[in-house]
Amino acid sequence: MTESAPDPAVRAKTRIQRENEEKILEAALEVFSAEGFRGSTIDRIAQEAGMSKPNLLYYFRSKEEIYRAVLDATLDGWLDPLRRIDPAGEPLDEIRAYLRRKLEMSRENPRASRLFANEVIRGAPLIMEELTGTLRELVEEKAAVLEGWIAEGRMAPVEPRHLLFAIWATTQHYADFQVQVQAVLSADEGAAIDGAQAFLDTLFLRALAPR
Amino acid sequence: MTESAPDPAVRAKTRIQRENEEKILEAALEVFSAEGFRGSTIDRIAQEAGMSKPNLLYYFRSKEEIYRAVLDATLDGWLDPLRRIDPAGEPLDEIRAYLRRKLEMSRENPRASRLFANEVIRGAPLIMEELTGTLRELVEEKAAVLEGWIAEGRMAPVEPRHLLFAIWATTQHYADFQVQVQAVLSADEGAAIDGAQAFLDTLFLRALAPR
DNA sequence: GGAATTGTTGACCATGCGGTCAAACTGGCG
DNA sequence: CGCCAGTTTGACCGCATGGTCAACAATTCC
Repeated sequence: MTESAPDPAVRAKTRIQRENEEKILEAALEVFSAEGFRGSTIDRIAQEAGMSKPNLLYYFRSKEEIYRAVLDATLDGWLDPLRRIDPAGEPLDEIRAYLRRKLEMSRENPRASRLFANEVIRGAPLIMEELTGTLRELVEEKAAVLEGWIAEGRMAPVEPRHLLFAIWATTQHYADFQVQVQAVLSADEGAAIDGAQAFLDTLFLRALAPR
Repeated sequence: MTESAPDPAVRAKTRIQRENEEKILEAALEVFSAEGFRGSTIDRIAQEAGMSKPNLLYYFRSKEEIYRAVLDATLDGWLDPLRRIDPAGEPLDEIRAYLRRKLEMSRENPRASRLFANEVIRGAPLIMEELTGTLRELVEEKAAVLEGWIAEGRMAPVEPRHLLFAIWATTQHYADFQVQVQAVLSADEGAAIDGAQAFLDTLFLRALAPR
């Protein structure tokens, strides 16, 4: 009650709070990305985080609250590569760089990719707002940039939204369908993504180069 | 016991058996594709199939048996478009036709695509054998065909396995990530796939045309 | 019709799971 | 130390879920 300075409803987080919340989010990403929301259990996440179930529920009030937290914590990072497409850059260089960033995400954080894949396949019950809001607006913004480049004759004329879909699909494929890729090639994930980078550069840059 | 002709352990299926098994597989595809294995319940599938849970379990002995059955029933159809790539055909025509067939599958049977996506994201616990067996061999066979075409200078030199990944990823994207596609465009699925067809034709055919 | 086979289901069981709670323990600070 | 907010957990509750079973209903075949 007797808070001196700021918002009395929000107390500063203790060291233990910060540490445990981080442990929980890490564990939740591991479990939710592999099992999906309904397939995951609080017990499993607690075990992964090295604490008891009631203790985990001391930090997050419900399974859905954990899920939302880990989705939110991951969403920004997912959108970032797209945000960084620079209207002032050289079109094909920007697209190549975007491919790199997305592939790098598939290599470094495949769990984040699978987390979203799971959520979206289910019909995106919890992130529909972000899809029709933030994502849609960002896509429109970048689509306009691409259309500008096309109008200037600096890249081949294609529907920019479908181009973005194709980039998402091809890059995230190496995270979401990792076991399939590895079953077909017999390479580890790193090697597969190296091959992917060479291939996708060729595919997109040849197709998008102005005539 | 007293079977006259063939395998005494396998009796011919009755009309009711055939009808009900079909109803169950249809319902199971609906539910498993939307919820994944762990997220689905037998009760839900039984309800969708219009019968009681014990009745459903009279035809399939466990949840996993239903799941395997629906996976098997869908797998062949999933592989078929790839099988139909004709070594005697014109390379770019064959690839265009393959794209068409895969996109058509995303339009006509998105549930099958999502069923596999769910399974593979989870690490393909039940179809790993098919991935490293049937699929891998089929990919090797078709990769050899593509490499032959490349050696003959009839299409651009690219790693054929990654080309197949890219085709799978881009076409199945419209089924697996349907809600995202619809959130970003504001078109219905049919219209989105029409746009996809035009775009993917351009993307792959421009990239793969021999210089 | 009637027997045998096939099909159907309400009731039930055991387990798993999300979530609660009271009681105990701990860390930081005067 | 001694206090107290903050932290931890064993035990528990209620409900959902996979699966069983015995009894009942419908078909099939003579």
